[in-house]
Amino acid sequence: MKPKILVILGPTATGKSDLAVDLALKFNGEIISADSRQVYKGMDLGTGKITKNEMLGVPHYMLDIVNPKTVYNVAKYKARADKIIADIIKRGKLPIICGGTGFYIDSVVKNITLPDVPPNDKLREKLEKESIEKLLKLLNKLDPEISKTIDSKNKRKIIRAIEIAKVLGKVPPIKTESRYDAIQIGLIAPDQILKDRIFKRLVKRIDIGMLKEGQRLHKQGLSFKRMEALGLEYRYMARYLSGQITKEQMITELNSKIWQFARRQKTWFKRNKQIYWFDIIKKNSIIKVNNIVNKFLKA
RNA sequence: GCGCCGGUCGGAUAGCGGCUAUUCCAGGAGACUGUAAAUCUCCGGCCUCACGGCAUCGUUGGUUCGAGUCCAACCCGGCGCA
Repeated sequence: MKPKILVILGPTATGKSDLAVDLALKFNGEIISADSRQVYKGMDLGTGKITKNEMLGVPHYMLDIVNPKTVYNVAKYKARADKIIADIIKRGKLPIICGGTGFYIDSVVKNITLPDVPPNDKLREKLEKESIEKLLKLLNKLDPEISKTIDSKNKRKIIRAIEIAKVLGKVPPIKTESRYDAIQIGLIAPDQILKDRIFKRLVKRIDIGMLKEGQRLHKQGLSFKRMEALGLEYRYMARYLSGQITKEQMITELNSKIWQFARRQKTWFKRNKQIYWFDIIKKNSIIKVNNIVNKFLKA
């Protein structure tokens, strides 16, 4: 019998964090964040990180675990999350994974076995300078199989494949043998509502000092280049703070980028047919969620 | 009123008279094996899809074998002079 875990997921701005706390209180749970940006210390307002007060005493994990200068990744996430989950289960509590980073969630929930090859920054830097054609040829020599199926336009993925093949001889097929019995709850809202929530939230974030946070991070040594790579609010704050764009531009462009991001999240989650979806504007959704979780835990 | 400049897909933009009118952004669909808020792909006038066909570059007319590209008039916008 696999241990039971609860997963709260969905696109940004649907209120996942609050629901997770709510369910944690009801079902004696502890929360593991699944957000690729909230792992970074000091990135709070821009990521919409839950505050101490909002946690209502429920333990949260995978928040603030690394300096934003350090690049975190799925493999690190999965390894650490698995340990935390094991510990929570051992203590007889319910692990609740909550977040919007589909890849991170799946790595844990589906137990994706990632090839044991850590990033090789020097190699990446070297390969980055080569043309796609050259890289494809190189990959084809190393692993003809994968070179047929790989996204031949995506340099980053080709480089990673080369990186793996250089060490393992080839890119191993993916293994997904789930070790948990997971119930996945998805929060969603109609597009127009979601867009509206995203915009209002952005305005509010700026209101409560998001730009100061960006400034502070930069002062503490976080380069604009790194901020650019962190995406969304940090990317656009970097552009604004370095004088490339106006504040107005930042707001309108960032707003549509966040919406595009939400759409990509929806696309990712759409393939997962095991998710129980709940529309956050429907009044009875919360009750339904409670019922379904209750039933799941008793079964 | 005169002069100059300009009117090309939602916005911005390219287009020595000659094959399928360009690129960027916004918009839509999708991919995702250690950067995943990243990275990448496709779509975008109409004919219900494909094949194929028909359009289209402010308007009208003209020159030309052929016009977004040249000419004329008109309409609209900007600037300058009055």
